[in-house]
Amino acid sequence: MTEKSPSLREQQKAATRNELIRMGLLLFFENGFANTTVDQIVEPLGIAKRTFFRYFKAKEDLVFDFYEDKTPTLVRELKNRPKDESPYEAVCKALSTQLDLYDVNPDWAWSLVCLLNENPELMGKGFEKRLTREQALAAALIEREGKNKITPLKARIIVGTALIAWQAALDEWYEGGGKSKLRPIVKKAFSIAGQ
Amino acid sequence: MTEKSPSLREQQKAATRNELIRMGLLLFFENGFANTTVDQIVEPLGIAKRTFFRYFKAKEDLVFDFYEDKTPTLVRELKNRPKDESPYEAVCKALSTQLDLYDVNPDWAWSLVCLLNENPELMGKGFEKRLTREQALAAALIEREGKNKITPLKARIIVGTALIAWQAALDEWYEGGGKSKLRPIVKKAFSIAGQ
DNA sequence: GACAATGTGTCACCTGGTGACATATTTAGC
DNA sequence: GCTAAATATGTCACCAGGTGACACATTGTC
Repeated sequence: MTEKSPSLREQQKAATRNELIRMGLLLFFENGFANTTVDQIVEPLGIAKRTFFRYFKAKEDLVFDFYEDKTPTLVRELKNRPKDESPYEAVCKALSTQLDLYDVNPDWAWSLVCLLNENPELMGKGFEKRLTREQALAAALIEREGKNKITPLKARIIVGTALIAWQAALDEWYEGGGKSKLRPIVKKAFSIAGQ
Repeated sequence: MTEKSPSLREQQKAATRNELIRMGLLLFFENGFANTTVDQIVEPLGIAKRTFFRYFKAKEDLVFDFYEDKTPTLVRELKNRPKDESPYEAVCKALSTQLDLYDVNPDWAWSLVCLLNENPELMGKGFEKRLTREQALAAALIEREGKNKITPLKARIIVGTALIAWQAALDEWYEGGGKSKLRPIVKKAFSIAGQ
């Protein structure tokens, strides 16, 4: 397919963005979210505070960059699911794709989960992002099933249920101190939520 | 039963709290949440900004006072449900109690729903509060069913599913401009979510 | 190489939120 | 009813997140 050649500007912007995220998460993990100021993130990188807020609308958004990033992938995944899967099944299977990311660098994932669970403010923002994902997935589901085969209400509930199961699984994982494997917990949660 | 005689102090505090909430919501409805400063709320009442933040940890909390307020009631309601109802049914029935509030002063309810839907920041905080409610209800459900009859994971998922249905119903209501009746939408949503 | 477009830094400023301390008010003991 | 402890409020100084405006620098285009 058409390989995009990212212009120099794009490359530099992506690099700066990554630097900010790396440094930000590093400091958040080390000192906590509330105890880390934007200035502390920005200063060692030689970047202006103002610039930070051109990349991220809010301090919290830095944490959820990866999350928002993956919603389009998830939507595509859902649309590509075999037609014979039930709506709920398809959504669950699509979501399960994300588990690979947890497998690849589990300690990073764990740190992130801890960060969220220990900072209610972040949780709030996280839910906000989840809402966007929920809506995107619901729209995709409607498209997949056909507009007159599933109501918006039903689509939202199916997607919402799957996401709740996911969330519950993550919490269970967190409660257990991350000792257990996430994948089977998620599987079980999906199964329970599916009745 | 024992009628509590609220001390003078308690009365005054309650009065101040109500004043703040009334004025706050009034201004939020009129000018929007972001466009209303705490000073604007506080000034016409002759109250210091500092005092505002003694009543509410954050500006957003003023909006959710009513919400947090009713969680204990909800928990009690759930515990009092007849034993022959299924867990999910019991949670739904308990939640449905809240519908009376929407019937009593529908325009106030409508304004509030609009406020939430039009301010993502508020949504975020709202989800945060919902999490607390979710946990409280899950705990109550476990207590109701017996600790060895239902796992925490399952309890959370059941409660979460019901709350998702509720949320989806509210959204549907909002999308429809509030023309339709909320109660039947919620009923339908509960039914769909129950499979 | 010149000009437009876009990104970055600097600065001033607003607003949410908090700690510290003084002052006023309620409560409780007598 | 007076006094002393307890608690609520006001004032003030200050921090940190976030934004608008403007100048400067860098990249893209012809």
